[in-house]
Amino acid sequence: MRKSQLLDIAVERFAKYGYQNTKISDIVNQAGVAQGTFYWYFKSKEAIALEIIQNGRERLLKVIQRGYRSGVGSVEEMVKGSERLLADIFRFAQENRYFMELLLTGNGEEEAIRKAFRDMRIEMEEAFKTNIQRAVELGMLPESTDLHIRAALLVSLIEGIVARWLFGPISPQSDIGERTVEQMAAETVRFEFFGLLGL
Amino acid sequence: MRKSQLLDIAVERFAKYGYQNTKISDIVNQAGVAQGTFYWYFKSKEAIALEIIQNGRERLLKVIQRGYRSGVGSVEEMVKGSERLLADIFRFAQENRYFMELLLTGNGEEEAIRKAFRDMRIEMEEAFKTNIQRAVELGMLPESTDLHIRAALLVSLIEGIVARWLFGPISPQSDIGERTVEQMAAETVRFEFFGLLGL
Amino acid sequence: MRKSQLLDIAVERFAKYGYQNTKISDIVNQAGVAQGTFYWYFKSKEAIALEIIQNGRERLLKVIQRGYRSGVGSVEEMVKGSERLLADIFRFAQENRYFMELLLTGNGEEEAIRKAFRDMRIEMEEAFKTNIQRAVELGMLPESTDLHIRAALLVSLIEGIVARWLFGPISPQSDIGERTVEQMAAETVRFEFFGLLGL
Amino acid sequence: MRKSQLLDIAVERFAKYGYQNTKISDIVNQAGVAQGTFYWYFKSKEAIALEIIQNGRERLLKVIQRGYRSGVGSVEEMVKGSERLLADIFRFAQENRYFMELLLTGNGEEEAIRKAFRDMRIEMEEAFKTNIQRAVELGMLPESTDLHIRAALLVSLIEGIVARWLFGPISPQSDIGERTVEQMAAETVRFEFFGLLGL
DNA sequence: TATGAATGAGTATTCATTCAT
DNA sequence: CATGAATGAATACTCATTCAT
Repeated sequence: MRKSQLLDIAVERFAKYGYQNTKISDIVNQAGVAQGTFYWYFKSKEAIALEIIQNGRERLLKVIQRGYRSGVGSVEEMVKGSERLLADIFRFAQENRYFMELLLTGNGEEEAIRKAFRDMRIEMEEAFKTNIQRAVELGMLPESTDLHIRAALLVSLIEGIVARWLFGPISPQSDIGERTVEQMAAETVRFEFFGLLGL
Repeated sequence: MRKSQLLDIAVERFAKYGYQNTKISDIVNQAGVAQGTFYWYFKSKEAIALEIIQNGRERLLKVIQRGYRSGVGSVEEMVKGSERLLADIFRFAQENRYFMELLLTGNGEEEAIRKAFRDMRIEMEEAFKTNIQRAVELGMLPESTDLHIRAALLVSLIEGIVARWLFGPISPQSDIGERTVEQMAAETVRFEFFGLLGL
Repeated sequence: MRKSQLLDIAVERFAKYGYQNTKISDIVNQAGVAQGTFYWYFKSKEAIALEIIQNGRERLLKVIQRGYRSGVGSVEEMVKGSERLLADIFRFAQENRYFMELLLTGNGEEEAIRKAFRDMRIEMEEAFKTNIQRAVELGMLPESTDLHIRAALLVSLIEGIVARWLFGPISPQSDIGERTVEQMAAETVRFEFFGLLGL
Repeated sequence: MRKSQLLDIAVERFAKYGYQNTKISDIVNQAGVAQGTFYWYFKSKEAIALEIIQNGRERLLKVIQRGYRSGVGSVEEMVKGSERLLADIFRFAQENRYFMELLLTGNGEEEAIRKAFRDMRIEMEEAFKTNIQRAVELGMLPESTDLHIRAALLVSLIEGIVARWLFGPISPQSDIGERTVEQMAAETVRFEFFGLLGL
């Protein structure tokens, strides 16, 4: 479909070159349509960006909200559940790399767009907070005075490692980029639960 | 000094409004000088951005490279050293918030600037890798097959939590932003060494 | 047509005021279109100048290359043929006075434009050289050791007299500017073949 | 002397790159002095250009006004005298090549400068006219109804051939540029008196 | 739906000139 | 005489958006 074609081209260029460096003319040239056509599908340049964010947000939140998908149980089960969740996230990131690149590394843009991304990241953090809280209630995680900071640390870890895995920056000798989804999920979950000492 | 005044105004505006949304005229108006004066001190808009990055990079790397500042010892000592280092970093971030905002959240810019930031983040990761390696050699951290991923996870954690502490996004109920440098360092180091289970 | 309208305005202003003293805004104002419209038709200010040169060059060379248009014959016939050629050139100059003014008196411009004019003048000289050579082969002109210098002298004469005829500088008492095409051709051809003594 | 150093640098750059493309900063950098110093010696950029023209004009007119330097006599003597004059002019051009380049090829500049050059060329033409007239009165040249056009043709010839000799444009195979002053004078005078047929 | 010519506000950069020292 | 920091008017070019067809 013409519209989704334009959306696809736009995400890719926004991610690769930035929002401001992407001209409407670039998008329509690549799509092989006229300038005017763009404005039949989208009200403005900002509108297409917001639509991209909205699309991605719904799909990513659905993944996160599936949560640990496991009932009461041992720490081991908790870890397994968490690993499954992380794998889902890494997989989503891999299949939506341009959207994720935008979400994780692009921010110097128009206020409306900044705000959309900010809101989306808050929702992500909330979703993780809910997951952690449920795990605490089920006795799978120790109580803590501060749920917020736990969630913030967790989301920091995940966002950062996903970004490095897919887009760098990565030191030249590193081979992080070549890991599979499962490997990344395993390594991340170890750090998540046991920290540096547990590695 | 005229030049550092222009630099200060530029970092702040670049961080607050983005590089592209900052006009040279904004900078010189705020400084109360003529347009031409800007070009007496800087070759171009890009040049001032690169100078800002270069300045910040040297100062931040100096902080990281001071490392854990502790000899052989127990895990407890290791944690103390790490806490000191993290506190130094949080303090630097607090005192250079506009530069940190640029480094951690600004990316939709010109290629040369993107590259300067990318290089800087690689150097940061390398510096952390060196710190971890030294700790392993001193027997303060368990060996690990993968230094790179440990460093990547660690840097992810630190960058993310610093960004959330200073610039959000943060869920409305969260009070992360009101924590002191020492509190942040303590909470982060716990997660760093013991993960979620250790909290 | 919009494009040729812009070209016409541009040659005239370039000739009258110089390339650098002609602002894009002058051109578009005179044409009654917006600034952006200029850039729909031309990549840049330099591009329109080069297009002007290219157009004129093709047309002027066509005139010169028609040559003396006469077979073997007496000196008289040679003179007649030459007079016809000169008349064609004077006529072309009259009908394209702004282009000729640019070609003959404009030079303080951008390197690319200087080069385009230089190339064009070389081609003109070559075309005249071909004409002379053909006349020598037909026995209408005496052999000479140096074709190049003959052509150079001839082109000098023609360029200079055309420039003076159309654009001055001309001493106040002179009435050269009022001569017809045919008169100019006749006087020039006399000098061309017989020099001062033949006048 | 500082002033004449600045004048020398300026003529050269005006000739090589054009008036508009020569920045005051270029001139002072090459001279190794500060921007402000320029304005101690010259009121403005235009002023230095006018001074350059004034200097050259006086010296060149002196050469032309020396005239044919010969009394009544044969055609042969007339030719000799003319050859001497031409040689003086070619020599002057060789020794003042940047000034001559300006005079002969640079024109797309400010109105005041255009006018100064125009006036100078009119004066040159007048000087030649005087020379021709004297020769006619002495019976060395045939009478002619039109002195103006003779002078115009003569000056065209000289200006054009000097320009080609020193600055091109010249077809690649041509070796005009390697001629000596005397050779150029001889070839030019032949054409001057006898035209193409006399060569 | 689709086109593409036309718009015009917006901006980085240049450079002759000034002037306090 | 000499400096060089400061000025600010001037200008080519960009690009999101519109609209008649």
